[in-house]
Amino acid sequence: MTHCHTTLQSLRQQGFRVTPQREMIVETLAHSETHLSAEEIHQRLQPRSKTLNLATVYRTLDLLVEQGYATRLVGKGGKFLYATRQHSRHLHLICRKCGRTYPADLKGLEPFIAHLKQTYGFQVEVEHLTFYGVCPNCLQST
Amino acid sequence: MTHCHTTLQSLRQQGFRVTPQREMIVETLAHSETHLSAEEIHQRLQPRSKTLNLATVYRTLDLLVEQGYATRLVGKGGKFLYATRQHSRHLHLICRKCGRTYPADLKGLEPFIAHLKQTYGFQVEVEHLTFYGVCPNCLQST
DNA sequence: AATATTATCGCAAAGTTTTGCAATAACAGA
DNA sequence: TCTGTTATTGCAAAACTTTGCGATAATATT
Repeated sequence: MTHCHTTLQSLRQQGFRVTPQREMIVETLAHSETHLSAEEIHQRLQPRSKTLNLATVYRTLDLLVEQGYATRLVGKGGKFLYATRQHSRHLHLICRKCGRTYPADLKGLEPFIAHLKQTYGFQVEVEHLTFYGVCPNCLQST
Repeated sequence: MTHCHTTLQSLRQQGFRVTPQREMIVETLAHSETHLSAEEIHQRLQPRSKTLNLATVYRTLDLLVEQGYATRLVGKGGKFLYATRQHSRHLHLICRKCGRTYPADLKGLEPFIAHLKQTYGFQVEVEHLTFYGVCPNCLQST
C-alpha cells in the first residue's frame, strides 16, 4: 500500500521538490475513495489554501501520472478523472454505451503481460489497465 | 474491413441521419493512415466545406466512438486523437514517460477476453485496447 | 544560518472540448 | 413529389486543460 507519505518521499528522491501544494494534492487523492477531477480536488482544498491555483492542481496531477503514482481516465462527459494507483489494482471495464465502470479481476492476464515484456520490452503497468467494450445491460438493450 | 460506406449505412440503419458533414468526416478518418485530431480533420475539410464547424466534427467523432466505429485515445499533450476501428486491430502500448505509441500483437490475449465475457458478461472490444506502461527506451534511462 | 540555484507557483492568456439554442435539412409518410 | 417531424448543424458562449512568464520558495552548498 502506497501511503501519501511514501509518494512524497519518492518524489523528493527523484529530484522533485515537495511543496505544500503537492502535499495537499497527494493527500487529497490518497484519502479519496473515488476518482476525482482536478476541479474537485481544487474545491476540497479551498478551505486549506485560498490561493492554490487550478493550474497547479493540473500540473501536479500530470506529474503524478507521469511518475506512475496516479491514474488518469476519461470519465463520462469527456472530463479527466484521477485516482492513486492503489485504488486501481484491478481491471477497469468501461462501457462505451452507458459509461459505467465495472471492476474485474486481473487473474489470468499476467502471462500475457509477461509475454509483452519479453517480446517488446514494454513494461505494462497493470494498475492502469482499462478495457473498453459493452456491458451486459447495454448488450441486451441493443 | 469496414469501409466508410458501410459505416454510414449502419448509422442510418440505427436511426441516425447521414449528412454531408458526417460523410466527409467518416471518409477523412477512414482514409487516413494515422490517428487524427478533431482540428486536423476540420482543417483537411476546409477546402470542401467552408462552413463545416469544429463543434460538428467533435460531435460526429463522439458519435462514432459511442457507436463503436472509431477509437479515441489521449495523445501526447493531452489532446484527443481519433482513428477508425480497423486501423487499431492491434494492441496499443503507450509509454507514460515519452508518450510514444507502440503497436503489439493481440495473440495470446483472446482467452482472457473470453474469460471476461464468461465471468462478467462484458464484451470487450479488442479494437480499443490500449495498455499504458514504460517503453524499453525509457526503462533504460531511469 | 545565510546564500545561490532553479524547480515550482500563481496569474493571465491561449488552446481544446463541450453545450445551448435557433435555423436548417434529412428522412418517413402521405 | 410534397410535407411534417425532429435530428443535426452552425454559431457563440461556457467549460475544461495547458502554457508562458515573472515572482517565490525548496533544496544544496558554504
